[in-house]
Amino acid sequence: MKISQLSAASGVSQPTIKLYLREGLLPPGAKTHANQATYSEAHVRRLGIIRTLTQVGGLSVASAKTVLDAIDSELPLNWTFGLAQRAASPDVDGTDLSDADLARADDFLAGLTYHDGPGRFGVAKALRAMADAGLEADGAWRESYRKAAEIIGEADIDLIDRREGRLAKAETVVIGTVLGDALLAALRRAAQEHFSSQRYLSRSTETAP
Amino acid sequence: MKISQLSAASGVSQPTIKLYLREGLLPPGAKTHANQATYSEAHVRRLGIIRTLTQVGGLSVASAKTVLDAIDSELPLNWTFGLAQRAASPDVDGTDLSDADLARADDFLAGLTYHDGPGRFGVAKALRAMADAGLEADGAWRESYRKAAEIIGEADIDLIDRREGRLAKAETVVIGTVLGDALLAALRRAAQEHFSSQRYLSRSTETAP
DNA sequence: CGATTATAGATAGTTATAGTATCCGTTATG
DNA sequence: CATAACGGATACTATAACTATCTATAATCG
Repeated sequence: MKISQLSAASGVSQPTIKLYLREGLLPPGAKTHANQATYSEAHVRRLGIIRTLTQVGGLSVASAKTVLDAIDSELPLNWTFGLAQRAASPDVDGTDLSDADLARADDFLAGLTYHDGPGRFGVAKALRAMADAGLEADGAWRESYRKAAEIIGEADIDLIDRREGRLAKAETVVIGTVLGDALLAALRRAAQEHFSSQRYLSRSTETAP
Repeated sequence: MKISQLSAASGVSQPTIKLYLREGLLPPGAKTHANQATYSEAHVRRLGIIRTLTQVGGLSVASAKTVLDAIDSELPLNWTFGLAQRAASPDVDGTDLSDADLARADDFLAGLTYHDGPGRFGVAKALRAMADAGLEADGAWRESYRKAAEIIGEADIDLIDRREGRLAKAETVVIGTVLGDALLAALRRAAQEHFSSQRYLSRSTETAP
């Protein structure tokens, strides 16, 4: 398969494929001459994953490279998990978080074990932003969110558990982390629409201007 | 309050404030002369919301303007809801979705009422991306996700219900939509970490390279 | 066989976004 | 009254993700 066929098969433009080759997201084709190479089905599949991560998951090309490298590597699964979480999260450092911010997050997370990382810091940042915006969420709302997160987190781990082999598990971790966020956000919108229309007896998302 | 004080009070640089004024995200100050104006606490608060939407919610300046306009307008609440959902979601059009894609989403959403929009289309896109990536999620996982989404969606509507007045409700819709996504993603990470470490008896997010 | 087309790889250009810097004439302030 | 700050316009910078062009070589087809 030459690059033109790879482009046709994947739906990714030729210059963009060259970009991914340059950046190391896509492994080079098998060289047949100094300036000829052939690509395989694996390249088509890889391009699909790259597009999924960047288009659906919203990852930057650099972030996508990080998690793809993690899949390919022989890193332990928990490292892959951490890398995927970090790549799929915005700035993850906790340097601008006060003790009060962290305490609020830890209170929310009570009952869960956690460590420093995207989870704890992300919760702290989101809660601080809510407080700053004057949206003090009440206990019932918080309890619902924590309950939902527990259901999902356990389901995610179960799904990974059921995969056979490190590569399949690693791919599930990466794809699941990135796409799970997108799916969850979309499901949330649908559920909001459902309960909103159920309660107000009017369509919640009429065509907006 | 002059612009220098507004900058100090909000932590947003003076040129950036001018940018937001130019783009119409921030209303102009009260003019005292042709080239003098004073700003109020409302401007500080507004800047906080702008930064929340752009920094935490990842919205573009243009998208942030859209939802801020929706808060200010007298649009019905369900329109505001739709606008916030659209602004916080990537491309929401369903033009590239096949009937099979939509059928898969509708199957997932069984039991919920929904319409065309970010929810249905987003679910369809995420599920298609998962299928493309070879991640076929089993029924247990799907059931968990739907259950979690129902819990959250209902909690969101409850929270909005408890607010008094259209403005407060509208602000809750917008902030809640944008920050809820971020909070939920972070909670998911924390929960994954919890169940992962519980199950494997090892830390799930050791410091990654 | 030879003309045309395609290829790999390098380099340069494009577009969009978000923010920054510099002017300007005017106004506040010490 | 002198200096600093102001509002507003314009121009600049940085980054990211592509896209286009170029060159020499290789494949392809009549």
